[in-house]
Amino acid sequence: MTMNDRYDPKSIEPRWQARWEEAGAFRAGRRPGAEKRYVLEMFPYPSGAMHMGHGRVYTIGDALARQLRMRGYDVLHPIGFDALGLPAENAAIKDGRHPAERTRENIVAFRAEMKRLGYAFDWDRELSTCDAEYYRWNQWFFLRMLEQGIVYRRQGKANWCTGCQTVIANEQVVDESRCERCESAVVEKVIPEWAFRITAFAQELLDGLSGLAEWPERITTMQRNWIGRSDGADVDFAVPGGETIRVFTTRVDTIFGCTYAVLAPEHPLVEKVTTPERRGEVRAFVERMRKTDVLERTGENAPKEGVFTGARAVNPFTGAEVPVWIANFVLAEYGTGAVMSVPAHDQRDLEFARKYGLPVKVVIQPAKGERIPGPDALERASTEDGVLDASGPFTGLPSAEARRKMAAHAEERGFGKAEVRWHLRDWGFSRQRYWGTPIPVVHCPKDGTVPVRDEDLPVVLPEEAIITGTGEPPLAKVPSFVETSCPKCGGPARREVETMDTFVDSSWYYARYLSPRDDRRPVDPELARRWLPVDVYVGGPEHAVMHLLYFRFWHRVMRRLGLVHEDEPCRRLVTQGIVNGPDGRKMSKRWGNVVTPGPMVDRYGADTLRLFILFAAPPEKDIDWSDEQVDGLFRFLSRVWRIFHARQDCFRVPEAALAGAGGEALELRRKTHRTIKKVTESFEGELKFNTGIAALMELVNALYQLEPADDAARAAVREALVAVATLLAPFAPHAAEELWHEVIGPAVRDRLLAEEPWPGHDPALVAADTVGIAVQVNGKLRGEVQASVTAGEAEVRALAEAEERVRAHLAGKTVRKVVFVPGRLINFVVG
RNA sequence: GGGCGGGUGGCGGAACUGGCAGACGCGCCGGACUUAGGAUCCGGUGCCGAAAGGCUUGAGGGUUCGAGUCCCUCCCUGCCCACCA
Repeated sequence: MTMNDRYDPKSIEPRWQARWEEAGAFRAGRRPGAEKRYVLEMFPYPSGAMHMGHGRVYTIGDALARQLRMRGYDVLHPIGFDALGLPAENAAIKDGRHPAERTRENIVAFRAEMKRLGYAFDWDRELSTCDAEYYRWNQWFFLRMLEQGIVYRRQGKANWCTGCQTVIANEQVVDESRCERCESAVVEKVIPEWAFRITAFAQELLDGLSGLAEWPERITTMQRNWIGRSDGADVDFAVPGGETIRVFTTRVDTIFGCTYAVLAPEHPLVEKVTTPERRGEVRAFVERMRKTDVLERTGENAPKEGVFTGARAVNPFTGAEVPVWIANFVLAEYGTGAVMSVPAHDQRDLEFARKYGLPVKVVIQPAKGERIPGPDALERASTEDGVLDASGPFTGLPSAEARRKMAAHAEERGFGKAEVRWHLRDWGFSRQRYWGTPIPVVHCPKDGTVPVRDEDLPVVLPEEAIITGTGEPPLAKVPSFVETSCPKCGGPARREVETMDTFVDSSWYYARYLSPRDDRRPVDPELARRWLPVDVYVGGPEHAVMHLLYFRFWHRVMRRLGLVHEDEPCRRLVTQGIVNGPDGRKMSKRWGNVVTPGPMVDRYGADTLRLFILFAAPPEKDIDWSDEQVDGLFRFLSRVWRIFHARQDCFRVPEAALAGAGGEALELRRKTHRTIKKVTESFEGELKFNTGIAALMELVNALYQLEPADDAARAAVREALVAVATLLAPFAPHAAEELWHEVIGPAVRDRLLAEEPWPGHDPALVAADTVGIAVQVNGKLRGEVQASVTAGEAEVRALAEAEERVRAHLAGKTVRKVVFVPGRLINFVVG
């Protein structure tokens, strides 16, 4: 027996962790008749030790998973490791150790930490993406997607990270052309690469967002913007020499106001249209643009500049000739790389026109109100929709209608049509690095690029690779890997030496957890039917447009392959805030404000740490680490501990005694049932574990205020204590389990609190019969009266008027009006 | 520039569809118990004021019997996107 009255987490936590494991308490699939719930946290990248951010994600997810299990669901709550990727390889280059070795060590450390924190994971399903039994299925997917045309090889302008010495995805380029991972400069480089045709799914991915009602709106908005559908029209402007400049515009309704056209400096027609006398200047400009950093050149703060090509293009709507310029602000990659400029109705065009003295022509007037001033008086472009003016046959039409009619007109005449453009680009996933999934193709001198046969998977990463971080890809330097035979002709061939982007690994791991050891297929459709989609997915909002878009894409691919059935991989997304240092700044070695879970568990125990994380703020908010607050949570658990032991005798009174509870004992019962309701609600809707825990604290405070004098009171105390232990179980599972068994007694000794049913509240006890009703005079609080919840206005008014303080404020005044809100307040309006 | 959040005591944060602002915790003050307390228990704690009372949710206006909550104007701040035609 551990009946000492000091709360000592060190002695109890490992014991319960062992008990849960022995019992297999958190294995999914043990309640086949029950409804399922799949709770998933983003798996960690085991690059170093576990940090507080990990502690937060898994604590939030764990509370959810544990509570759902207690509510009777068959819960799947798996964990694994996102183990392949550049950081591990970079670290390996630095200290000369093999990434596999290093990663394995980190995984061991991570696993130990997670177990010490008592997370209710189904460890039987643990997976690591660096195992060939996992990444072989990346290769399998690659082959299927190649067959379907979703994977293709392209000669592309790629983002080349000068630090990682590899191509990275668009999404991995962050501010000022920096690599999202290593923060080195990113430059453009033209190389052949493999890409996923994610753009073919753009519409589906966009449409799917509207069904994601339980995702934070800001995440769906970010995805919507990233996918970036824009509806417009392509229009061909003829230039001398039989060429046409095709422009893309979302405002074809303004085309009668087009006074010039602009090409991107890289546009293929630049050389052709430039007149001989302008050639020198144009070439110099193009050359200068090429040398300027992309972001520097196209950033919004960059001043607009350009040069005239000497050419004139014909606006097919008006037949008028407009000058053709090239300018830094037109992007070659977007639309057609050429724009028509309407300075009166586009701010950029206006700025450019003013700078170079180009004409401005107003062609849209507001549907109502004042007309737009003449072109010379225009200070800002008028970008609103309106009614067309000076637009030939389209004059008088509202913008929206004009756009439709004008696009149709263009199509009829064969010089354009309605068109949709996307911001989303295909996902280039080739990486010239070692620590990733080998791309399963061989290059045969005779047959070209040939896919590896399914039965030859996996193409295993060779252990003996030499990783230097420079020169050609590491795999190219391993002859035993490179030299192979062609699956088609049998002749000598070379293996592809590129590996896949790590985001491939994390795009479908949630489905692999269903059958992590299945060696016949990546995902079992039967199990997918049972367990998918993920019900709650917890992770950081920084994945809004990378992982969270990729995995939606991959899910759709898997559905095409018949592996899964639902449209979307996950129903509900919870994005958690950052854990900052005690000084409110982001935890960083630089500030010396890093706090890691390990030492905190040593000092306070896992339960205190978990409670702190959940109590500090709602999950989505950032929190600051606070040693004092942590002390407070430890103190709370100690108080719980002491009151359980101080009230042990309450566990011996007969159950029936509860019925006799009155007075203080009845008040306690009410409090208990209200607490059950409140804590239960903290798991629903917006997660508000902080207020749930606050409610538990209130109940514990109430227990300290009551010295039970009879069996009825003791029974009420017991009821409250049982509730405290049960409600605490998702948050502080070890302490809860210990109190449940050791104090509550032998009746429950061979059961686990983790598997007990979640308590329900008695509505009759939750509803109060008398309440305090606020009394206001002219909206100011002047007193409070006790009355039955059902008391009517007359009764409450009489009580209120009897209050001295209220009387003082009513004295000598006429009551003009009385506002009565039953059960809440009464307000005398006097004058 | 655009989108989405935020601004509430000394601090973290509560407050359902407009209805007693400041739950709970931290910190602080006091008391009890103690050889001792940085343990524990009890009490207090938005601000001004001796009190009565007044004031108070970033600033200013409005609607309302009543506004942290709704409307308008503005300020500050976090995140994301950013010359996307």
